[in-house]
This record gives sequence, structure tokens and C-alpha cells, in this order.
Amino acid sequence: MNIGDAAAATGISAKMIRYYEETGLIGAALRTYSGYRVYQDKDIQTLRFVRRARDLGFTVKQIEDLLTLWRDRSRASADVKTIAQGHVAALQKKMLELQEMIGTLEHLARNCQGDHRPDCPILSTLGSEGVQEAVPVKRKSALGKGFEARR
Amino acid sequence: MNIGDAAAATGISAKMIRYYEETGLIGAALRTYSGYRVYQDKDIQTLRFVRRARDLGFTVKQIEDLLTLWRDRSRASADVKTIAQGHVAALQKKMLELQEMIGTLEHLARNCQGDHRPDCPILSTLGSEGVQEAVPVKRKSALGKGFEARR
DNA sequence: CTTGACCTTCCCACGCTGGAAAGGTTCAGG
DNA sequence: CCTGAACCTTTCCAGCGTGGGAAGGTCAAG
Repeated sequence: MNIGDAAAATGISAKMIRYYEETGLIGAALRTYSGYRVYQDKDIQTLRFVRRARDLGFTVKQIEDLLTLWRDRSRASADVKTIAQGHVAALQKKMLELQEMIGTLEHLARNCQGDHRPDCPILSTLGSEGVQEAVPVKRKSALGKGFEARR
Repeated sequence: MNIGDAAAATGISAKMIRYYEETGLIGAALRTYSGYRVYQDKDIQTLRFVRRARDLGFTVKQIEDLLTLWRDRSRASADVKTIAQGHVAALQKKMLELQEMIGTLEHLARNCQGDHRPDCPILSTLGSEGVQEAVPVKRKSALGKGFEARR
């Protein structure tokens, strides 16, 4: 099996298969004399594992860990479960963020006429002064708040 | 106001402000003789607009369009609404994908003992043979990078 | 043998962000 | 007035995961 067949069989593009090999996620494939990569059933299985994990939104790093556990006959299922649950938590957080965004946007859109006139609560909200200000950047001299006290 | 102050005032890092300028999202800032960027109230407002739009998950391209509309006195609110609604639809799609993933993972985790033993339905499912195989040659995005809320 | 499909490597791009290097500017305090 | 800290400047490098393409080698069918 060449890389193209492996790609078709697993749903991962040849490009990505090479990339995964290069970055060490999967081991280097065997080669023919001429340099073609050759894939065997075992490799295909691994690739499928990777694809499914990616479909579930696992990061490459997590997949690496899962692959290690997958191959480890003496693994403890608790280790796997921990990874999975951590991932679920991360996904849920993202989902909440998305929900918030959607909620805000829907609210704004609902209050927007959507006609030929220029008045639009979406734009005016985005451009307004007072909405949570955020001060995440740490500075030594604390007085950056909007007035040029210097220069 | 220098770039550092602008960063503190808007919650966008100096690095990103320069990047936005470089890529043309925002106009080039005024400069002092010595080359320091100088920001005025108007610029700060624009930056805040950008940050809020990013917080709502808009892409840079969309923000560009919104900015143009924002500055256009004669815009039609319908145009804004269209962008917002399109974005909502995209976010909702991502949310559905996330929900599916979470559902699957929770189901798998629920059936995993999570003890010292190696048996684990999570791993065996990922590694199993038969799950929709097909030939999804172009499986684009199983959830790309765009769904992180900023900051 | 030719052709076309396939393979190889290598480099570029995207969006967004951070880090670091090497150097100039500004200003407060000694 | 000088020094040092904090700030600014540009430039380059890295990463995620993916795609695109160029330049070239290989293989199997006609």
C-alpha cells in the first residue's frame, strides 16, 4: 500500500500522513528501494485511530498520549479516562464561550432593524465606550487609562 | 499615547496592534519624529471596536467589513445584520460539532471503568475497524482553530 | 518507449499569537 | 548632566493543522 491508498483508506490526506510522520506522531513508514512509503494493516489501524481521535477534537499532543496508552498492554483505563474527561471539560468550556457569543450576537441582531437605515445596535455596541474594559496587560507605570500624561 | 498605553487601554497587546496595522486592518498610526507610534482617542475607539468584535469571535476579515460599515455614515443596517447573522450560523455549526464530540466522549468515558485494569472502551472504539469508513477525501475542518474566544 | 498517475522532497501560505534579538528614545533620579 | 530602567522600534523565528505547488523520480498500462 502506497501513501495514496493509505490516505483513501483512512481519510487522512497524504500530506497530513507525511506531516504526522515528520512530527513523530506516528512512526516512520517502511520504504521501497525507490523511496516510496509502504503501509501495512497495522499502520492503517494506527492512522484510523489518529483520525478518529482528531474527529473527536483531541489535540495532537493528546493523541500522542492516547496512542502510547493504546499500544501499552498494561495501561490502566483510568489514565485514558483522565485524558478523555479533561478533554471533555475543555470542549465544554469552548462550548460555553460559543454560546455566550451566539447569545450576544443574536440579541444584537434581534434589535437591529436590518433595513436601509444606518442605525444599528450591533455597531454602536461594538463602538461604545463603556463595556467591560479589560486590563490584562501588566505595566510598571500604571496610568495608561486613556489620558496622555506623558510627552 | 504610545502603543503600550494603547494596549493597556484596549486590551489588545502591542504586538497585535502592530500586526493589525501591518496587515491593514487598522490604519497606520501617527508617529513622533523618533518613530514612536502615537494613538489618539479615535484610534483607541477603533481598537476597542476591534477587540470587542474579536471577543465575539469574528474573523479578521469580518471585522474589516464591520469597521468599514462602522465608519460609513450612510451604511444600511441590513448589511451589518447580514454579517452578524452569517457569523451566528457559523458559530452554531461549530457548537453542534462540539456537542457531538462531547456527547461521544462522555458516552465512552461513562463506559470506562477508570481503574487499574487495561480494558477501555475509549481506546477500543478509537482503534476499532468498523466505524463509518467511506472515502471522505476532503474532510475539511472537524472544527478548525477559529473557535477560541480571545483572551 | 511513452504517457499519466503517482510518489518524493522542499518551500510558501494562511490566521493569530508569542518570543527574542539588537538597537534607539525618553525620562526620573542621583 | 549622566545613567539606567522602561519603553519603543524593526526583524526574524516558532507554532497549530492544512493546503498548494514546483521540480523531479517511479511505476504500470498501452
